[in-house]
Amino acid sequence: MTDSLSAAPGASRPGGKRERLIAAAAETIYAAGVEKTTLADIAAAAGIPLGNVYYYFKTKDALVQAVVEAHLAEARTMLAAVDDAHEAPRERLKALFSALAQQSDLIARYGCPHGSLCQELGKRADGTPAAAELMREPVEWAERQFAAMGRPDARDLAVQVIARYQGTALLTSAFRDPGLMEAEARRVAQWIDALD
Amino acid sequence: MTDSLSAAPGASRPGGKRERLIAAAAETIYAAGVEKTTLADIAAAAGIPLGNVYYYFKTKDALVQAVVEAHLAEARTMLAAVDDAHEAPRERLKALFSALAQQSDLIARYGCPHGSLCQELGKRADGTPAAAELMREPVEWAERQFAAMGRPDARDLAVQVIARYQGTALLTSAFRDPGLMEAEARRVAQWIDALD
DNA sequence: GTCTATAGCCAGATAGAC
DNA sequence: GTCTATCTGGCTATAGAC
Repeated sequence: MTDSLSAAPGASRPGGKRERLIAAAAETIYAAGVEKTTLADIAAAAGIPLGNVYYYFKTKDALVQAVVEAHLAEARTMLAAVDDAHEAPRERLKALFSALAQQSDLIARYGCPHGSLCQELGKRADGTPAAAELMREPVEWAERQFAAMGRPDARDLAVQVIARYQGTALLTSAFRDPGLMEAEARRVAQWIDALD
Repeated sequence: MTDSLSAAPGASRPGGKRERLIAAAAETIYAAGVEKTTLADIAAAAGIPLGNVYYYFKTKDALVQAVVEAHLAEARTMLAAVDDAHEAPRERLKALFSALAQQSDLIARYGCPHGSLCQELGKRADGTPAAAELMREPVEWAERQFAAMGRPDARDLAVQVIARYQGTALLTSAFRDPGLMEAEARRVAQWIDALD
């Protein structure tokens, strides 16, 4: 039995072992991919014995799911921060791309973490709907910005801008060249300013 | 010993077992990913006993490498066919995108096979240089077309056009919506016509 | 809640008969 | 060249002491 201050396995206290496991899993999976990452790798990165992982997650898939949800939560936080920092949708869109481009060195090594997860989990038979959310939510956020700019084709523009980022991330990673992402961020900023 | 008409393991005769293995591996890996695909899966898909695979490929990695090279060879054939079919670089670029968009249903299910391979193999420590070629060669081909159009920024435009395709392929797959790729092909055609 | 030990399975790879 | 049988190691997952 656990007292009322202890976290149940499903709960998430910052700094708790569950949180540490998810963070270690996110990093390891980002660097090596879902299938190549073993629970032993994750446990070692988190400084937790292998057997203890199963107290927090019944299966590897459950941990992967938690990683996807952690990425989603982080993405929402970032989009909300951009919303708070800027009023004008144009500035918001540029701020998002600027923030993403600041990760260009990491992207050059491992690609976009959300794109990697979508690619790998998208091949599963079940579809793993949570991974698709990693794309859907940014697209819908961008759609709201373009709509606020009065664009009737807001949805198409939103898909285009996220696709540009994802495609550039893939080439940035394939060529190990962070400059590609930085150049694209500048072009997207110009493109957004030129709209209308 | 083998007589002079039999293929050595390294050679590639169309319809030979080595070719069948590579084709089966390419399909299975496209659908399930490199790490999740087992040699038993590939052998079964090719109708070849598992143990016999090792006569043609010393390791799984060697077979994966052969799959990447088969994709590269196919890509070169396709680009050469586009070169033959059209003289004008503008028409060539549109023809390439049109051909890619015709795969939209497959892409909606499994993404772009080249993009998938780059993403997965790009995480390896060695870099797996052959996978990056799957991006480099189309970019260089597109660069030649833009240069032939007299564009001084041919390289940037080439990176952009391939990135647009790859990013759209990712979203097409995440949303399981072939329409995204078809819409993008139309936009790229307009964009190319509007250049200069 | 935590950790050690290990079960059970399945993958890549090999041996060797044919 | 082909194929069956099998080795070996590593992975997910569990059992059970503490």
